[in-house]
Amino acid sequence: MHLRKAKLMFFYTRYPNSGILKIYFPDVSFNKNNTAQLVKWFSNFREFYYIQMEKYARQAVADGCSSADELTVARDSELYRHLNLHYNRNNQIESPESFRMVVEQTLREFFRAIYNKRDIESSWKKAIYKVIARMDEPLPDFFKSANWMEQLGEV
DNA sequence: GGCCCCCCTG
DNA sequence: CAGGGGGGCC
Repeated sequence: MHLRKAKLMFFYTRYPNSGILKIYFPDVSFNKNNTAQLVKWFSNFREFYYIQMEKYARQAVADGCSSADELTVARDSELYRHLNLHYNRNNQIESPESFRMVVEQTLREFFRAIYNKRDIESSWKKAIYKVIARMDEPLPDFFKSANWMEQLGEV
């Protein structure tokens, strides 16, 4: 289907349900299979996202950072560029400032958990997931355009 | 049952 | 990323 488009949507929503996904893929005739596949994609997107976030948070702790407030994520930082490369290869769109903030918040959440030794608990990431899930935003209307991707001139 | 999430693999 | 398993919630 539209993998590249789905990845760009991740900039705005990390936890889209099948209902809204169907709205933003008007040119797709959904069935059980491709619906599950699309939902699965976002699950995979999240896993990649959280793995990177945890890695950088642990690095910050190892580097001696003692406060989440000290952690910032700039658009030209290694972490942000890494994420952008994954979700927005070739810079098809300009990532929204809101995503940068979500990344920064996520990094801080992971940092606090690790710094406070909460990561020894069984499902310590669950709480973080809930926080991030609340930061989803409505998707821009241009995603509804069936030929929008083609207009970007990308394969 | 259906839908969704996470976890772990390959 | 896809597959498969486990568990939660209608």
